[in-house]
Amino acid sequence: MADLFPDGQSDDADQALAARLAAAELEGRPLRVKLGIDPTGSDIHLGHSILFRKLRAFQDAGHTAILIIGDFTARIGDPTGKSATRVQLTTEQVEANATTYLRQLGQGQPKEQALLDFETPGRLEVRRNSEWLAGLDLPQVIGLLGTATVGQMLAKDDFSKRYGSGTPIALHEFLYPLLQGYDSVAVDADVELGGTDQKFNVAMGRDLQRHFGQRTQFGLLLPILVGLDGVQKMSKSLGNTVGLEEDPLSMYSKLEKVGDAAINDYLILLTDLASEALPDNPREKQKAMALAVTASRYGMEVAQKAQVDAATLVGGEAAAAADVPEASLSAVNFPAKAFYLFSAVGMCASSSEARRQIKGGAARLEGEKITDPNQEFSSVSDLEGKVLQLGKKTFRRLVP
RNA sequence: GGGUCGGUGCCCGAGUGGUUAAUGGGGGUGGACUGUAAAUCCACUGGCUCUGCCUACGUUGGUUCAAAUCCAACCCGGCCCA
Repeated sequence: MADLFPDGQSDDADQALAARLAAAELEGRPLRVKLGIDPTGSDIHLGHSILFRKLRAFQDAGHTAILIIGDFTARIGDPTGKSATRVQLTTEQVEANATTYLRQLGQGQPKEQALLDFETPGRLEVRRNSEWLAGLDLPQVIGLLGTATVGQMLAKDDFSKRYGSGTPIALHEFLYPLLQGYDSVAVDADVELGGTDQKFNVAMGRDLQRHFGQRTQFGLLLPILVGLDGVQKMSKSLGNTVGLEEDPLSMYSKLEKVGDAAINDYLILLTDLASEALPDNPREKQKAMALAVTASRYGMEVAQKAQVDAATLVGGEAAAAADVPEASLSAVNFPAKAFYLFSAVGMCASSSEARRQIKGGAARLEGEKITDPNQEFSSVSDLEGKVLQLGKKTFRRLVP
């Protein structure tokens, strides 16, 4: 049971859950563990995976995971942590995102490889909350709204900040916590998993369950993973994520440079390694962490290869070592000046940017620095098969 | 609906008639350096096959030799009042 908890959970939380487990055992049934995800993006990243790892632990302990696809609530958007009203998504976008999520969670894969156990009967229910939310009529909605006050809503940090700073809050956003809470009623949840930032919403679930005469769920709040910047929460919109679907090399290289201060969090939240077992040298520790996390997704063998590749890449031998992506010259009109070439081949966003890069000394052809943006190439045969380089990381082999 | 303040480049945010894509910060990219694609320092950061030419300060018109800056209408938002 202890393994259901990350470090840092207090004892009484432990006991409350223990009591819940005992009660369920007495009734001879598994716990219903709710985890809601809003299919608002298309990629699951490591920050999410903490929750899924925990949910999986419950599954493996014999309980039932209730994965709620917030197909209805996604159309409102969770105001949590948002400084602005979220754009509402269409049904089609939401459905497409949901499909991608399920695939990334391992639908259709054997449970040994998947993040969640989709195989064992009784261990997983996938529900869409439109199932019960889309059918609510106005009297029911008014009933829900009646269970909370404006004061309570404004006490929520995100709302109060926005209100205080004069950022608009649309009325329907107040509905979000209520609807998410109602999900708990609809699926009769014993436990709800969420990040610590979900405290308000999870608590709302408890209030509503009480309102509807159910026993209240236990909220298991897990720490939020800091992003690659080591400061803010890992979140797609901040661009500090590591995606679950990223290739091993990119995953490893990103993790390898996580700030020293965040390494222990990553180890505790994403791996089963004990931090004492690791080298003291921070650089070595980073590498060990990156290796372990990559391995937990792709297996040790692949992770080790990524580690080696990453080292080679940084060594600057990329052009020779790894496979250089190709770039077609078909869109280039000859004669072509150097700056135009970089933009036409797609290595620079614009020809003006290409000029700047060349002036900044970033451009090379076959390892030789290009200094004049106006240097001219008269035909395809001048460039065919050669490697064009921008900075240390971007290489393209030119093909006709 | 009334009053009032505001809408500036990827983001935040200066600028309130007159060189110049428009101060500063963040982010991003590049360079140097290094235990790392870290930290630090430096440079660049609208577009265009570019010694010049275009397009930009909510939208559309107007005043002016000249507007992000003045005027009008409209759209969007904050606050106060109803």
